Amino acid sequence: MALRHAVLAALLDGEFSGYQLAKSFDLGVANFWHAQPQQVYAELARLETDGLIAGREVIQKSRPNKRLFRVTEAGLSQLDEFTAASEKPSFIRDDLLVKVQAADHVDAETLVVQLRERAVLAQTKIDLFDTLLRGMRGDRTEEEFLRHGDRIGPYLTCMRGLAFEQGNRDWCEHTITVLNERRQAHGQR
Amino acid sequence: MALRHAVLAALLDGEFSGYQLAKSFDLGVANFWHAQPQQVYAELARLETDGLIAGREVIQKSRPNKRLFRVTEAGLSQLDEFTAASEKPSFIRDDLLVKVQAADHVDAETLVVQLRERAVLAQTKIDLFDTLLRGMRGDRTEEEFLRHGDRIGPYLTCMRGLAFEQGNRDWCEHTITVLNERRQAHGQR
DNA sequence: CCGCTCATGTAACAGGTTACATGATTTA
DNA sequence: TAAATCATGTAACCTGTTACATGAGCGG
Repeated sequence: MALRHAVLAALLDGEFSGYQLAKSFDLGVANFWHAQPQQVYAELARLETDGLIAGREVIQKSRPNKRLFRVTEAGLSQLDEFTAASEKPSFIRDDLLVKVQAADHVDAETLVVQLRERAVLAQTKIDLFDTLLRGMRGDRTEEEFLRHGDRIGPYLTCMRGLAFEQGNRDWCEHTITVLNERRQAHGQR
Repeated sequence: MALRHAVLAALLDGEFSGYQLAKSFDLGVANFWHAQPQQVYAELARLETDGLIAGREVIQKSRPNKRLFRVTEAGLSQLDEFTAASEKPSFIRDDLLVKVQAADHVDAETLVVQLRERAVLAQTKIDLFDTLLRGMRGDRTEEEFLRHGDRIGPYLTCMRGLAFEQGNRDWCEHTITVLNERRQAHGQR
């Protein structure tokens, strides 16, 4: 049940509409958690009912009206409780890994295509995270920012996201090299 | 619906019982996918009904009887199809990241405890993966093995698992350092 | 004799995904 | 004028988790 806490954590940075949150959770800009828009809307409704967030309507003329949410006191203490609770470690679940696991029994060319796609995707995310990090620290050095900045949570999670995607990209490229060398070595088959 | 393909991929290495598979998927020894024992048993039943795997009973005297499964021809072609199908990229979903995202609003000490626990867990996995990799390549060097070994799929996924856990450990330790330095700097708060 | 491992499941529930629905405005 | 973006949801379905059930042998 961590989606609700992920939403609370995302709302720590200010007021956001369901739409804004949904978008960042869907595209992975909220790089610490992923969720479908429908999930986010549903969770917001539940959070408001439970009094953990409060929404206020904003009337817009050239856009549909929207509701902006902020975390309440009760919401903050929920986050505290959640932080204290011990967690089961999160596991990897990745289609691409399943495919590579079967590498010796499936078509290598197809696999290489998929690996290349993923490598490109990873690079896109790397660039995005780089930009986000630079934006957060401004003109300070990373060390300076982490020592004295006043909102380092998102920076730290973004760093993990960056390292993760770099790992993805490097592994994909290495795997591609290995598969290609083997194809050259002992024929297509 | 990748659990079924993960099970198929795991069965490429030989015959296994439901119990053996369930254990490795649960503990993450099958480091490319995670699943509960109950899920594995259910999936095996479905796979057998669909003719993608075949089971044979093995009578044991001092142990309950068991059923060993192997992949059928139909199963192999299913794996091929799956490999060719494009996938949606897998996203991170990690409680610990949610907690760090909220780092500036929750108790730092509690967070550090959780980070330390995770770092230890990551190190345990690193050691496990190291052993597994060494076991797979035997006395060959890694390069030699990847070039000429006859079952490199599990080796490659294990490499990704290793890098992932190293990333986890390093990030946890770095985050701990950052949080501790800040606590020293401007008092407990 | 108590708890662990081997061995396989069922059932209820919580969480996540996909499809559908609506409707205005800005951009190409 | 067609597509993308803003904005918010409902409903059906599939997947994953937790709890429960059973039973025999092995090690301390």
